[in-house]
Order: sequence, then structure tokens, then C-alpha cells
Amino acid sequence: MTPNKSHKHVTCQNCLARKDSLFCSMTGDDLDTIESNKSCSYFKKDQPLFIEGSLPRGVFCINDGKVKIYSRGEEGKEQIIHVATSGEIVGFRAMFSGEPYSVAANTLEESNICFISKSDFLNLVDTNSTLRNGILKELSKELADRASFIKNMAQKSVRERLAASLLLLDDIYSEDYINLSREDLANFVGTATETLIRLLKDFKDEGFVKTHVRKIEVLDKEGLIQLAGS
Amino acid sequence: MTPNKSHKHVTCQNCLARKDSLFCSMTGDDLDTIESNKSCSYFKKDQPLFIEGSLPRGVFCINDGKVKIYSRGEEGKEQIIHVATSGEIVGFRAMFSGEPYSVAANTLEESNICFISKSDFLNLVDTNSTLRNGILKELSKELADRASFIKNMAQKSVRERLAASLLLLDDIYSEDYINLSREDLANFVGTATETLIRLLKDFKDEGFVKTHVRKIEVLDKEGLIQLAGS
DNA sequence: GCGAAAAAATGATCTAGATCATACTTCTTA
DNA sequence: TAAGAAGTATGATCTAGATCATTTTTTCGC
Repeated sequence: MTPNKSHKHVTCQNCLARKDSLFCSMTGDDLDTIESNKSCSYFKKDQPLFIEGSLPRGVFCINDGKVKIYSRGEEGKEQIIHVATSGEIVGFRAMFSGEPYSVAANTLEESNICFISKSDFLNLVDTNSTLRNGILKELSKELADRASFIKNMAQKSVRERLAASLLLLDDIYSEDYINLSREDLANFVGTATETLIRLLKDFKDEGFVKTHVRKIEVLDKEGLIQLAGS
Repeated sequence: MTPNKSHKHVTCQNCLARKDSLFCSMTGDDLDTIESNKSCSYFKKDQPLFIEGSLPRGVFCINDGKVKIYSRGEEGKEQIIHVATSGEIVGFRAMFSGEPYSVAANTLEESNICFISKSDFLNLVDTNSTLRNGILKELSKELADRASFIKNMAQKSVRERLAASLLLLDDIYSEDYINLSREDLANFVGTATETLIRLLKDFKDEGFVKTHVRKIEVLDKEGLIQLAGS
């Protein structure tokens, strides 16, 4: 875990997260444009970037931290659609559709996040064809992801979905242990918190994972892959 | 229902479906390009446009008919993600992502469908910014749709999902009755065929719908909206 | 470091919906 | 137009997972 997450301005030129992002191929000039127009903020845990139904004013670029993208159901229960990490750009979909956000975004931990205004971003997309193609590609990939998400929700058991989710989150948290509340994890898997806790206990007993208080260490990736099915 | 769906060449200039499509704003020149390079085919019921895992060679433009977009689960059970109708362009997502199709597409009824090759289509997208923006918008909207699809699968009962699905399909089939097999409908709602049949019977008894053999007439939209919830 | 509040865990119970078996209806096509 | 096949319907049963209640553990502000 990064030792110091407190607020500091990160220049795009030096941004370590950029190399993994849609901005990876950005050249000097365009980079300068962003750099001089962006703003950088430090977010505490569980702060909103935007809420469902509001109008997008720009995009968020995660320098460091984790962000959950979710949608709230009737009784207020969240369904987490995605967990975004360093290098990801969050919130550009609603900008293209011209509609209000259909989802909300909150930080899951302390995060450093930059903001680029709608006009700056759209200009860039219009003029930079590499970025544009990257975005088309990204949108298409996400669409494919969500198709399989839907299929999993419809056809897999909670146990299978938990296995798949843990694998996914293990990638997202890379060197760190998975660090989500049981409730958030349940809302990602799409189940009740109690059910999640029980299944997680089974996974512990079966040696697939180990918990460090709230954090989850994946011990047996192969086993989870088997369990998750196709 | 169109009286004659047999094979005939439809020119883009005269295509009635175009006005509802991403190509709606297409100008003379670009339209000529498509017109001279596209091919038009007549598809019988339940014929594949493409299958999961194959590589896209172009896009399909539905002139007349219906197409299901679906993904197959482990035991072969389909999850229908979308039902596309006249004017829709099908299969362009995988072209941008550069990956094989993550979903499959089959006709649901006799259909007239045009094919535009990958290179022609990508050229058009590169040069025509209106089309491009239309596509970005479309992709973003679908992403939002799928987020709510996921949420519904996770949080709503089958009964609620059936109500929502019927409303959606009623729009797609516009003047016609909904015309899907019980199995396809079940695979769209995300439930077992038997469960779907039972719930559909309830809906009949409660006066929400009326069936004409396999076809379904929606009688009480308001009631279904209530039932479907948010 | 202490006490309150939040989060995690466990237990008991209940039901929506899956599954399996079988019967009936509607299409196909010979 | 009859027979077989596919699709639709219904009945009986079983269980994964939701829900509600309670206890234990962890976190956090003072």
C-alpha cells in the first residue's frame, strides 16, 4: 500500500498511472493541455465523485486509489458494477450519451483523483484519433464484460459468482489484499451480506482464501478458477 | 406484420429503417459508398448472423426483422442480452475491441439484413464525425442499459423482471404482438422456462396480458409498470 | 484507552424459484 | 390428414439463498 496518500499535485507528465490508462499514448502537446487544465484532489474514503441522476461536468482520472461504480435499487441496496483503480478514467460514458449519470461513483479508500472538464475532454477526443479509438475500444470491451456479467447473474450460483468476483478483485488489488467491506463485496457479487459472509467462511475452511480482519488474501487462484466455472 | 419478407435488394437511399438508425444523418456521398459496397440477404427464422468466439468481418444492418443477441452459459442455456429490430446495426462492438465476438446473434423471425464490411464501416466511422458521435452515444447508452440490467438481475424478483421485459419487448414489437418462444422469453428474463410459463399464466389471470397461441398481447401497460417497479 | 457505533459473524426460519416428471397442444412435413 | 416432433403447460418436490434476530468483533471519535 502506498505509504502516503495525502493531497499532492500530480503532473500528467510524471503520472505513473497514465501508462496503464487511455491517456498512455498521449503526446507532449495534448498532455500539456490536460496538465494545465486539470485539477487534482485528494478524496477520503467513501466520498462521492458523482451521483446517479446528476449531469456530468467532466471526467475523473484515478491517479491512486479505488472507486466503486454502482447503481442503487429500490430499497437502497447498491449493485456494484465495477471497481476502478489507478489509471482508469471514470465517468466519461454519460458525457457521450448526453444523459444524466445512470450510475454513481464513490471512493473505496483514500484516493488521489484528477478532474478534466467536459469541454477539454471532448475536444481531446475530437482531435486525437488515438485517444478516440482507445475509447471506442474501451467502451466495446466494457460492453462485452457486462454481457458476461449479466449471464453470470442469471445462470451462476452465488458460490460461483463469489469465486469469479474474488479472482477479478484479486487482479484489481494486485499486490494488496482485497479490501472491501463485506457489504460492498456482497453488493458486487449480488447477494445478501449474510450469505456472502457464510460463503466466505466456507472458502476459508476450504483453503481458497485467508482473511486478515476485513482484508481478503487469495490463496488458491486455480481452485477459484475451477469453482467459478467458464 | 410486413406481408412479404422474401429476398429483395433494399437501397440505402430508400431504406425505411435508416431513419431510425445510426445512419439516419448520412449524406449522399457516404450513403452511395455504403450502397455500392453492402450486400443484402434474406434470413430465415433462427439463422445465425455470427457466433460467440468468431472474428467480426463487418456489421449487420437490420432492414426488417428481429435479431436476438445472446451469450451461452455452461450447460448451453442462452442468456438473451438484447432483441434488435429494424434500423439497428448489430455487431459493431467487437470490431472496435479487436476481440472475437463475446456474444452471438440469431434471427428470431424472417429478416432482411444488409452487411457492410469491416473496412468500409471503419472508414466511414473515421471520416464521418456525426456517425462517430452517434456511435459513441449509442455505446454509452447501451452501457447504461446493461448496468440497469445487471441491477435488475441481482435485485428484482422474476415476476418484476418479467413485467419489465414485457414492457420492453412491447416497445420493440411496436404494432405487433410480442412473438418469442417461451424459452427465448425465459432466457431474456433470466429464469427457467417452466417458471416463466407459470408467471405468464398469472399475468393472464390478472389481466395484464392476453396470449394468442405463442404471441403475447400487452393489455395493461400501467399495471405492468407498477409491477416492474423502478 | 474508553465507550459507542458500526461491521462482521452466526443461528433459525421461510420461500421463490429450480428441477424433474409427465401430459397436453400446436406445428411440420411426408 | 396423420404421425412425430417441438413447444407449452401443469404438478410435485427440493433447496439455495433471503430475511430476521442476536451476538461478537472491530473501528473510531473523544
